[in-house]
Amino acid sequence: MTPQIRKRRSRARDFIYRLVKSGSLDHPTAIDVYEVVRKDMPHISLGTVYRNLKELSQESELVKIESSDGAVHFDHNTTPHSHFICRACGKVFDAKLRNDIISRITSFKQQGFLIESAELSFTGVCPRCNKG
Amino acid sequence: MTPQIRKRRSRARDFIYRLVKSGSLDHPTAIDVYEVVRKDMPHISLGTVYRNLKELSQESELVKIESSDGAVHFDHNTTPHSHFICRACGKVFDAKLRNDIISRITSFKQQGFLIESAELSFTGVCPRCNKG
DNA sequence: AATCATAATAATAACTATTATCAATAAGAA
DNA sequence: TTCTTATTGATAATAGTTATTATTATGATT
Repeated sequence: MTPQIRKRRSRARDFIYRLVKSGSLDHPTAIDVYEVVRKDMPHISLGTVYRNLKELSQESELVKIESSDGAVHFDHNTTPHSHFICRACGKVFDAKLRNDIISRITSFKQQGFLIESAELSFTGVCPRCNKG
Repeated sequence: MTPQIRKRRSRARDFIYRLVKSGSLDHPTAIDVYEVVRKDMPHISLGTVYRNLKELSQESELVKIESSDGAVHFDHNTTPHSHFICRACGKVFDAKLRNDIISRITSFKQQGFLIESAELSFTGVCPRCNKG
């Protein structure tokens, strides 16, 4: 018979998935997720959070955001969009991705590049931090 | 009298600056730079390389590239352009930045965001790796 | 040229984010 | 319920980077 290849849905994995997918955490890092998850699952290991976030982004359920603050952030929104990262408060803002970027991607493809992800990030100071 | 605020140009700093600015290293990491510099300055410390690369990018002499391979890369080309990062070989490719992106930046500015840098990166597999 | 103040360095420790290890646990098929 | 093995918790290890500090060297001043 066919071997079992389906991924098991463990309690921890399910919790992490639903938590991040809910969008309540606003571009969280692994630590951010860990801090929230452990309120309901005090026994959970940080490694488990890292592993599941990694796997979920590899399965395209989440998007990895490389920010310049040294930590990886995750985005529940997997539709194409860009980010603005404030270097003062570290907050990640969303911005819509317009069609002109899509045409750029087409150009890359024609040159033989296999594009798997695209990330457009702006860094600077957000309006709130710019006031203070 | 006025205190001395001018940055001293040390031998190491000068060497690192000129090496990276020459463009011969193709988006090097701190380790890449270290390996080359130590051929001429065997006594140089890795920390010195990190510190100078960091300072040079803070002074906008170099551009920091956050790649998904875990290491920070540096670009001697400070003019606006985007990158394609191969997840198979890690190589960073350059691509021109077109005017449509510039208009996006203008839009951000009108909302009160102070943009200091922009990074557009594509990740996937480059033509050479895609063949093998 | 000698002196001086201090920026920059070398060597290394410390730190942070992340991944690997592995025995124990638990998901879910049989 | 039993069984197989994916997943976990706990922890060690790793990688990249930053901090520490005594020492060195830059370059201004004498």
